[in-house]
Amino acid sequence: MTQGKKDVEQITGRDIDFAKWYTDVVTKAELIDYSQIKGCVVLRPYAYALWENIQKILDDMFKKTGHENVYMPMFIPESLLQKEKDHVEGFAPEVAWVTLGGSEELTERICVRPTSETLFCDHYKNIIKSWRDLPKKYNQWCSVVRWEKTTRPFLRHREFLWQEGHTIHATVDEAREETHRMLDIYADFCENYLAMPVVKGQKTEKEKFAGAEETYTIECMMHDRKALQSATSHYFGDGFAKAFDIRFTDKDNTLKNPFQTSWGMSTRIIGGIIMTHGDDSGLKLPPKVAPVQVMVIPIAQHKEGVSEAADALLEKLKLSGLRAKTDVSDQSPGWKFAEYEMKGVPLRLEIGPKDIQNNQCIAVRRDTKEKIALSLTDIDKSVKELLDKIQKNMFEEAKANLDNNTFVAYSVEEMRDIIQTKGGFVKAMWCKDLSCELELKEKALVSSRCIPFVQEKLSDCCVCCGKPAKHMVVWAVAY
RNA sequence: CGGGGUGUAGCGCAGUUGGUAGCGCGCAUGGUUUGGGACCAUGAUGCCGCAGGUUCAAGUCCUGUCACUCCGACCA
Repeated sequence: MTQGKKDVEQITGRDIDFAKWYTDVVTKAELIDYSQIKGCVVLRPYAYALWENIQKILDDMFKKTGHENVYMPMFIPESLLQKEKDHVEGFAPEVAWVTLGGSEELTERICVRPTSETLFCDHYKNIIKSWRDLPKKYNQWCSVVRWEKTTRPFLRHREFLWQEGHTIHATVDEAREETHRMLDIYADFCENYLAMPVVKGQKTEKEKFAGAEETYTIECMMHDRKALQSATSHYFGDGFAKAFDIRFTDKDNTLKNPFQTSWGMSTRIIGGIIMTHGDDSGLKLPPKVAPVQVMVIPIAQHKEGVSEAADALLEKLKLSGLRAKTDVSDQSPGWKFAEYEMKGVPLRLEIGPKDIQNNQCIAVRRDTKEKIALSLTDIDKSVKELLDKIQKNMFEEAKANLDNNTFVAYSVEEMRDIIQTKGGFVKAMWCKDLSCELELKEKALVSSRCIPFVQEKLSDCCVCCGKPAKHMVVWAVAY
């Protein structure tokens, strides 16, 4: 099949040009279509199904931890946005404004939400009077708009889908606990559902969210060894509450400002899935979120009994709760093999005349391309086992990439060399001064990704200035 | 917002010194095929990104503009 490669070869090799490979996969796997507006894309059924799976799992996790969904308006009056100083300054450069209603000039500009802190605050101010009204643990699924200058599918859109949790609590401890609980949920989700190992930690002052007291993050390593911030969780203290004048009467009959958190994960994570697991054949989706977990391919489907056997197999899989599909189009089997590999379907089952005779089918793993003959008896059970293996293997592979490409540096030069020759995450000690963070950005071309919760004392001195170090920080080139 | 690249059929591209648009894939119809991107026949599809200009004549030359894309700066 040498001449049969034409379409496959339209994907740029992953290690030849990673950026090109990425955009090839994103379009060829039918995830998105570009739209007329820069940075706004059409999420096609396959991408949206993936997002829905992500949504279902996360939403369930949120509900189990006592959160309720709400929906806030997509418009924010300028005066409301401006109430918290750091917050506006952080977002102002990328806010999209509405200035006209029909042909009438508006008396006040209206901002299209880049995030909804201000809306939640304004609402909380109205509904919270007493300690009995607390906590409120709200979440919303919505889209937000940030007028980015450069955009890339999933990684940086001008409009993107996400969820933003916003909670408000009577005490510091409770709010802090919430902040960490949600980070743990994201980490659990990434590792156990998306097969993406994470580094958990705190953002530096420079990298934290505009208006937050503390920002926590999970950082993932992509196949090209760059970092992707996959979700964040923020502790706001009472800063927003004070700016928005949210007060409640506590048990001791005094007026107090409550404490808030927010946390979010976006469709950006889909970019993360692609860049963590994909290979030269295209996408590779983790079984737990793959829109189609098993693709049944009939071989010589016009022959006696083949399509019936394929249908029966499909039904059996569906009945056992698997997301399975079959492709009965008149494309050649080889075309179908390549097509569903491109789309990252975790497992393919081939069933043809020979298999039917032997009461079996041929399973082909997307992760290893390994072919295994499976008995049709108990096929649902063996498929589930295989999917579990694939899920685990994908995590292990990603973990190996993370571990094998995490390095230690004791000087700026060493860090720069590692970044330039190998890429990856570099652990190094830091004195906590912004000037050193900026210098590392300038000289080693990295940004601080996080101060990991799991600290190691690599040395006593800051990698940059040599003064006493306060933390070990993970540095990397980031998306 | 700075630097590079690209805009011609759905996609990928060709189009010479300016002369009125082509190839491959895909698509449609019919037939033969089917265990790694099958084949034959027939057919449809274009405001050459957009706006000006030069010219008897512009896909081609000039000016402007817009979009996409990559690399930086900024951000999820």
